Amino acid sequence: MQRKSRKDPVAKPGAYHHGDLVTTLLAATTALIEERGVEGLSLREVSKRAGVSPGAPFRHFSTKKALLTAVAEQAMDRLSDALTSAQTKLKSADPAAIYEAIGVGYLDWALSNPTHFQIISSRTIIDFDASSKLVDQNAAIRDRMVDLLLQAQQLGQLPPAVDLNLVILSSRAFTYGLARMAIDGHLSGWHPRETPTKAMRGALRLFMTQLFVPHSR
Amino acid sequence: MQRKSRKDPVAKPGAYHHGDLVTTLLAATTALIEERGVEGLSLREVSKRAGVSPGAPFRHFSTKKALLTAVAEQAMDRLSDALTSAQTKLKSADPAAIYEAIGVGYLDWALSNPTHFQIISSRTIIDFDASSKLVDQNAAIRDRMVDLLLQAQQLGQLPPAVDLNLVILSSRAFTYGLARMAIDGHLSGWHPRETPTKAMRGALRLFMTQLFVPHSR
DNA sequence: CGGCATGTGTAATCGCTGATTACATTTGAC
DNA sequence: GTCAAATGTAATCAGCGATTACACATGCCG
Repeated sequence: MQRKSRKDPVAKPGAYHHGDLVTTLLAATTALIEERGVEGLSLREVSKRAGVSPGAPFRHFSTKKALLTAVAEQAMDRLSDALTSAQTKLKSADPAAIYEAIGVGYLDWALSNPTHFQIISSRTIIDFDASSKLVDQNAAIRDRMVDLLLQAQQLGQLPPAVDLNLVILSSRAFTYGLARMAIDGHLSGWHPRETPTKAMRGALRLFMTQLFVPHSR
Repeated sequence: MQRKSRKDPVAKPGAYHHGDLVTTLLAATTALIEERGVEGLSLREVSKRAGVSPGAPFRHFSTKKALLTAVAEQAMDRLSDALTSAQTKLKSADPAAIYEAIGVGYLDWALSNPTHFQIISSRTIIDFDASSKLVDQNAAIRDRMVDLLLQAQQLGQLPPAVDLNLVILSSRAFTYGLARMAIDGHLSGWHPRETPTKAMRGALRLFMTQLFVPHSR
């Protein structure tokens, strides 16, 4: 019965009951999964941290998966920003260089935001296909990569006979694999005595030099 | 109270109470995760399928994670077998060819046994480091790859200045990335109109030709 | 100003889960 | 044949996601 004091609203004054529960919930969720991982996340803990009852989140997210999908959308935004930032920070119009810079940016972001990376990559803990934002933004990233490859091809930076679809898939598999290895904890076993970032950048560099015009011819 | 008929033991006769609960549990677990995925697996369902009470599994596996780790050990055995089989089936002593064959075998196995692959790759749903079998067998696979690369290097099949540790890491990241993309459902988005197996083999082939001696020099 | 539909949070509850405990039964070694 | 150890059962616990009925605040209508 007994409700908590109505006289001093804890959160933003002059707002709804709570203030802005949606924002608070997303923040609380992000914080909790960064503390204890996605597996151990419970809606009740999120509610407690947000200072509301366990049933409150369901007013805004019909299911736990929906909440996590919303978090994934935020994460995808940040990833997109990180990639464009990596591209613009590199002041160059060389497609191959940009291609690599984006790869490095992708890996850096994944390592800096492991749980977010894990969430947007998963198709079981979120409802990826139900979010047009996630789908579209993912496709947009791919389109950017294809565009860069086309430019590189026109500049003769790629072997002429190469299948662009295979190159795209290879690049994606490579970066995705590196990121997942790091996040899944496989890296130390497969590249001893080297910091993850250095190992990953080295591998990426090797991949790029192998992929793009082999010195001459 | 009332127990089930003792007069006709369902399982193997002339054995313990149940027969061999451990084996039965492992089989039931494998079957259930193949039907409904790892996320939705519950010990109670496993128990029900095995025909025992919900508490019974805890006599043999102190925790759910322990049970799944045991399943992972079985899976790792099968993966190792698949890799050696892929190697022996290819009647060739060419290190580069063997290297690729193992890669193909790895991808084939992952696609044929997605949930098993998922389990042995995870460090959250199983206790990988607690199982010396998993750790050792994983290291053994890596050692085999290193050995092949050393042979290839001696035969001049690799660029002489290349860092072998980076090559190993790259190869692993590449195959792991491909397998995970397929299993995580990313493949269709990154290589439209192509069956997963064909796309993955094509990408792997591209990777190998780029990695090993570029035609000449 | 007063009433009231709507939006928002609470409380209680459901069925399920992993895990623990006390107890019953079977087994095999002595 | 006896008995400690091994194995399975039953009952129970706390915690989970989700649903429902209810309490309250808000802002719009007149």
